[in-house]
Amino acid sequence: MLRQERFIDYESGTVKRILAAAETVFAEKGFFGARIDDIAALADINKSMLYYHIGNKERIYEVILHRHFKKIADALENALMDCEDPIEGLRAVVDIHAAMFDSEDKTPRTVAHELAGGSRHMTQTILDEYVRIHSFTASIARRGVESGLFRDVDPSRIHIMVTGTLLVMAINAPFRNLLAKRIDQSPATMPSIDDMAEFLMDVILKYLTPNDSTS
Amino acid sequence: MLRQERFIDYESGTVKRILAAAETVFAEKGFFGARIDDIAALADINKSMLYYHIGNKERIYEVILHRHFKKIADALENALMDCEDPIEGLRAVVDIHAAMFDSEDKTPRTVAHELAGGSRHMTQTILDEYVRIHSFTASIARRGVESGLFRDVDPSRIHIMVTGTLLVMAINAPFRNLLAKRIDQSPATMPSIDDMAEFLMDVILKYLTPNDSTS
DNA sequence: CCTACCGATCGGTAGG
DNA sequence: CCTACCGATCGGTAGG
Repeated sequence: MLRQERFIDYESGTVKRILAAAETVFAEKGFFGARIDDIAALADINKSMLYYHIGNKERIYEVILHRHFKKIADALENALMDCEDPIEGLRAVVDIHAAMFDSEDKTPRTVAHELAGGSRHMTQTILDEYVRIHSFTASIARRGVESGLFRDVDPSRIHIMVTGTLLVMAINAPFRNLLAKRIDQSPATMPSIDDMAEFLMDVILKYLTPNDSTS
Repeated sequence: MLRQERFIDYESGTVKRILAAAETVFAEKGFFGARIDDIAALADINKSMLYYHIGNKERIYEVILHRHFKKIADALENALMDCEDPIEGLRAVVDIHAAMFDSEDKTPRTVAHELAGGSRHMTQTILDEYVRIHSFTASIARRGVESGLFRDVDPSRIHIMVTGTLLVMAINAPFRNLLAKRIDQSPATMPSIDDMAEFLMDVILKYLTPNDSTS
C-alpha cells in the first residue's frame, strides 16, 4: 500500500526508463511546466505506473533533483581524491562544473528552474549533496591559504562566482543563438562554456595569487 | 475586434493593476506555473478583462519580460550617460545589476525562469533591449582598452560573469536560507548580493588592470 | 501492467 | 456604434 512511498527499485528497467524520461521533461519545463503524461509517453509506459514504481510528481522530481546534485558531488570527489595542489584542485572544480553544465545536459536547466522557483523542493538529502559539493571548494581554498599560495577569501564567494557564471552560461545557449541571429553574427564566434571555464580560471587565479610571477 | 491585439493602454489603471499582478505571479512560478486565474485574483479583476485589455497569457508574459529588460537598459543608460571613466562605468554596470537583481525583486526570477525554459518567449523587441544592455559593457571595455587602462578581452565574457554571478546570487536567496538552517549557521553571516557585487568588482579590476599600482 | 475513470482546474471565450 | 465590464460556461487536461 504505502510501500512505493518509501522504496524505489532502481535496478528495474521500468524505473530507469521513467527516470530518464522524467529527467528530460523536468529539464525542459521545470516542475510546474512538466506534465506527468509527457513523462509517461516519453518512457512509453502507462501513466499509472509512475505512481506505482516511484510516487507522485513531487517525489519523481525530488529523485531527479537529488541525482543531479549527487552526480556533481561524486565527480568532484573522484577528481579531488588524490589532489594536493590547490591550483589543480581549483581547476578541477571549474572544469567539472563546466562539464556537468554542458548545454546539452539536463543538470543546469533543472537546477536553474528549481532556484528560479524559490527552491521549494529542496529536501535534506539534496541539501546534503550541496554541502558536499561546497566543501570541496572550501577545503581547496583553505589549503591554498595555509600554504601561503592564495589570498585569504570567503570560499563561498569563489564558489558562487564559478557556479553562477557557468550555470547561466549553460542555460543561456538558446538565448545566445537567438541573439547571434539578431545581430547577424555566427554562433561559432560566441564563447563556449569551455572558453568561459578557462576565462574564469584565469580571472580567479589572478585574484587569488596576485604576487605570483606568472601574472 | 482585433484591435486589442495591437494596442495596450498603459495609462489605464486597470492595465497597471494587471501588469503589477502578472509581474508577481510570473516571477514566482514562471510562464508554465503561472495561472491566469491567480493573476486575475491578485489584480482583483475579472479574468476576461486580461484578454480584453492586453491579450492572452503569452502576450501578457511578453509585455512583462520586455519591461524587465527595458528597466535594466534604462537604468544603465541613465547612469552611464555622462560617465567617461571606464572603471566608474564598470562599477555602475555591476552596481546597477546588483540593484536590479535584488532578491526581493521580480526581475531576476522571471529572467532565470525564461532562460531555464529555453528562452522560448524572447521576441525581437526583448532581444533589442538586451543588445542595449550588452552594448554598455562593450563600450566601457572598448574605452578602457583604448585608453591603455584595461587588458584587451572579449567584453561578453566580463558581462556574462557579472550578470551570471549576480543573477544566481539573487535567485539563490531561498536556497541559501535553507542551507544556513541545515548547517546551523546564521543567515546574516552569508554574503549579500551587495557583498558579491563588491567582490566581483574587485576580482574583475584585478584582472583587467594587472599593472595598476592599487593592486 | 492496463482500462476506465474521479474532482478540480486549466487557458480562453460565449452572450448580454 | 463605442467603452468597460459581468456571470456563466466553453472544450480539454491536470494529478491521482
